[in-house]
Amino acid sequence: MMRMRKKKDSILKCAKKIFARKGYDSATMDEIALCARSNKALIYYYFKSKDNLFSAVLLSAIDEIYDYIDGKVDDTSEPEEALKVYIEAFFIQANKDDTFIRILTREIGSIGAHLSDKVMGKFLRVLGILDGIIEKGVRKGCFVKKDVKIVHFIVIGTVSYYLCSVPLRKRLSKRFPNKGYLLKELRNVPEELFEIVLKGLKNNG
Amino acid sequence: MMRMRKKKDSILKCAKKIFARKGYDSATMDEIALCARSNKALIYYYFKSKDNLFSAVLLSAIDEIYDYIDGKVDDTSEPEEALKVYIEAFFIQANKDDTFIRILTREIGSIGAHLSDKVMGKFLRVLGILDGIIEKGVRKGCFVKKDVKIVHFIVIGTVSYYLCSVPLRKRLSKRFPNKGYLLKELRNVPEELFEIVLKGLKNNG
Amino acid sequence: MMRMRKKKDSILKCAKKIFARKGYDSATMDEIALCARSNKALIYYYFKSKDNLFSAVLLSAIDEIYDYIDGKVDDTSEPEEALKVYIEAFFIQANKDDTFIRILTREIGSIGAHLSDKVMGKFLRVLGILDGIIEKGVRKGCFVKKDVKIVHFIVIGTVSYYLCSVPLRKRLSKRFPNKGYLLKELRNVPEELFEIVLKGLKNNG
Amino acid sequence: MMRMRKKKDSILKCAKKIFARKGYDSATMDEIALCARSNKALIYYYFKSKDNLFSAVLLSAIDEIYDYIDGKVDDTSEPEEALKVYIEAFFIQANKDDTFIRILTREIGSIGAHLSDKVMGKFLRVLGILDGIIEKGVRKGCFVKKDVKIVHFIVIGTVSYYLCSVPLRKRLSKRFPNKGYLLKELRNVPEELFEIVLKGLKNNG
DNA sequence: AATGAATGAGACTTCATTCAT
DNA sequence: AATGAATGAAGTCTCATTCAT
Repeated sequence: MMRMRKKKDSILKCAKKIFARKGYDSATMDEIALCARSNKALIYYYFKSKDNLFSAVLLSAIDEIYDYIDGKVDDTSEPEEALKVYIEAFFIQANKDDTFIRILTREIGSIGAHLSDKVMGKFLRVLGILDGIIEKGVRKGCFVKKDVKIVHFIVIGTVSYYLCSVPLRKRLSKRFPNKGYLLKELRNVPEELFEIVLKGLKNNG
Repeated sequence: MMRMRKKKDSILKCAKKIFARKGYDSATMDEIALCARSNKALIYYYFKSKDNLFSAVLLSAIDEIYDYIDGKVDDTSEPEEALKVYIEAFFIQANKDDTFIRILTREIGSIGAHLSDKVMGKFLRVLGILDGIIEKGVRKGCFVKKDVKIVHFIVIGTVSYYLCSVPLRKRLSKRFPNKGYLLKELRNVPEELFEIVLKGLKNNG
Repeated sequence: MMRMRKKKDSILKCAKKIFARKGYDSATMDEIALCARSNKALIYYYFKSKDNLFSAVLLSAIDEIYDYIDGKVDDTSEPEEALKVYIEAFFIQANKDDTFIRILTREIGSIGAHLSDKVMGKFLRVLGILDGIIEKGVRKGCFVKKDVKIVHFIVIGTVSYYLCSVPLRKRLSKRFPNKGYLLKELRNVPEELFEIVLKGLKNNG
Repeated sequence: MMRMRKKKDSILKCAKKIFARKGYDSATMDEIALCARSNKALIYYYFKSKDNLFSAVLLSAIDEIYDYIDGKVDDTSEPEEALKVYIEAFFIQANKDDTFIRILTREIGSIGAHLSDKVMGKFLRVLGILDGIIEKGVRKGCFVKKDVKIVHFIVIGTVSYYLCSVPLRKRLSKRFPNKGYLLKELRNVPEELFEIVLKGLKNNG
C-alpha cells in the first residue's frame, strides 16, 4: 500500500525524460520500459497507448509550469511587475524541467500532430495568464496601445529557443571553437528579455 | 540537358515538403517516393541514405535562406537599417518556404540529433550575419553595450515560433472559438518585432 | 447458501456469451472479466485456464441441450414421431441459446482443435439420441434401409447453418437489398425440415 | 520474368492452407511467411494487411468454386437434373479444396466478422445459382410450391457440416472406438442427399 | 473469495535498405 | 537511369497467465 504506484510514477518520469529528449516518434516504448525497469506491458496496463502516455506526460508538465507561474504572478500587482514575474517564472521553471518547452517546440515544428485537445486547452491557460497581464497593462495605459499580441510570441519564442538550444550550442562550440563567441551562454536572460520587451511596450509620453 | 535530373529534383522537392511537415523520423522514404512518383530504390541511387537526403534538403534550404538574406543586407548600410532588413528578410523568406525553420525548430527541440556538421556550419553563417550587424552597432555606439547576444535569440526565436505555430493556431481557433482572440494572426510581424528590438537596443542616452 | 458462487456463475454466463459470439481465440479473458464485473485473476482462481473455462462453458451448453432433447424425446414413441420431436427440440433449444451450435460450428470448421475428450464424449451423446431413433425406424421397417446416417448430417448441418447464419443474413440484406429474397427468414424451419427428411426416409413401397 | 510472382502465389497458397485450417484469428503471419519461405514484410508488400490477405484468399476460393459449379450446371437442363449437378459439383469441389467451406463455416459461426462486402457479394452469386434452379423448378411445376428456400440451407449446411467434420470424426473414432458406427464415412453423400431432397421437393400429386 | 500489479511471449505492422535486372 | 522484389530489424500493442496480498 505504501509503495503503491511506485512503478507507475517511475514510468511517467522516464517517459517524461525520454519524450523530452527525443520527441514522440523517436521515443520508443522499449526504451521507456527499460529506463523504468518495468515490463513493457505494464506501461499499457497503466496508460493504454503511447499517445495516452504522451498526453499524460504533457499534462503533468503543463500543470507543473502553470501552477508555478500562477503561484508567482500576483493578480493585484502592477502589469509591469507582473510581466517581469511571468517571464522570470516561465524561464526558471522551464530551465528546471525542459519537458514542456522541448515537446512544445517540437510539436509546433510538426503542426502539433500529437497534441490532444485537452493538452492544447491547458496550454492555452498558460498563455492566457500572459495575455491577461498585457491586456491589463494596455487598459491601464502603462503599455502602448498597438497590437501587443506579439509580446506573447517574443516571450515564449525567445525563452524556448534559448533553453532548448543549450545542448546544441554546446555541441557547436566543440565543433566550431572559433565561432564560440556566437554560442556563449548568456547571463540574466529573463532580465535582459524583460528589459527589452518593457522598453518596447512602454508608453513613454 | 537542362531538364536532366528531373527525377532527382522532384525527389528533393518532395523530400523537402515532407521533412518540413513531418520531421525526420515521421517522414518515410515510401511517402517521399510516392510523392515524387519515383521508385524508392532510385532515391537511394541518388542520395545513398535517408540521413543524406535529409542533409541535402537542409543544405539547400539553408542556402536559400542565406542567399536571400545575404542579398538583401547591405554591408555598407547603417546597423539600424541592416537590422530591419535582416528581420524582414528572414521573416519573408521563412514565410515563403518554412522548410528551414520547421526543421530547425524541431531539431532544436531534439538536441539536434540529425544535424550534420556541414549543416550546422552553414546555419552558423546565417546567424553570423545577424551577429555582425549587432556587433557593428555596438562598436559604432548606436546600440547599447550590454550583452546584446540575446537579440539573436529574440529574432530567430520569435519568428520561428510565430511562423511555425500558424497551423496549430488555426486548429486551436476551431477547437476553442471562444479563445480566438489569443490566436489571431498578427499584421506586420517583422515591423513590430523590429520596433521593439530597436527600442530595447537603442542607446538613448 | 443458494446465492453462493454468484461471481462464478456470472463468469460462466459471460464466458458463454462471449465464446459463442467470438470463438475461442478471439474471446479474451479481459473481456470476460469486464463483462462479469470480476477480476481477471478470479477467473483463474475458479477455472484454472482459458482452455478449462472454455470446456466448462461447452459442457454446460451441451448438458443443457442434451437434457432438453432427452426430456422431450420419448423412448416409447414411434420413430416418426420421435424424429419430429428431436428436430423440433434441437431447433428450439439451439434457437433459445446458440452457444452450443455456434461453438460447434466453428470448432468443426477448425478441426476441433479446442474440443476436449470429455466435451466430445458428451457431444456424441446428443447425436446418439438421433442415431437411436433412426436405427429403430430402420429396424421397425418404417424407414428405408439404405445408409441413413446422412440424416444426422442433414438435421444438424441444416439447423446449425440456418441458425448461425441469422446475423450474417441480416447484414447481407442491408448491404444487398436487391438480393433480399435470398436472405429472408423462413417460417416453420423444423417442420419443413422434418417433412423433407421424412419423405426421404419413408419406406413407401 | 518467367518466375515473376512466384513468391506471391506461394504466399497466397500457403495463406489459403493455413486460414482454412486455423481460421482468421488463429492463423499468424509468421506461420504463413514460414510456410511460403518468404519474408514477413513481403506479405505486406503484396497484400497490405492480414485482412486483405484473408479477403484475397477467400475471393480466389469462391471464384474457384463458382467457376466450377457454373461450368457444370447447364442453364437449359431440367431443374431436377440441374439440382443434381449442383449438389454434386458443390460437393466435389468442396471436397477437393475445403478452403471455402471451412472458412465459411467458421465465419458463419462468428457472425461473419471478417467477411468483406466484396466477398459476401461473390458468395451470394454461388447461392444464386442454386436459388435459380429451385425457382425455375417451382415455376415449371416440377417442385412443390411451398417455401422451398430451406433447400438451400439443407444443401449447403449438410455438405459443409459433413465435409468439415471429417478430421474431427477421425479423431473421435480413435478416442471412442466403440462409437465408431456413429462416425463412419459415408458413401455417395451427394447422391443420397440429392435423393432425399428431391423426394422432398417433388410435386407428386 | 477477491484484487491490482506484473510479466513474457508473441501478434501485426512499418521501415530503411539492398538486390537483381 | 530506373524498377519490382526482397529482407531484417524494430516498433506498437495484446494476451494468457501468475504473484502478492
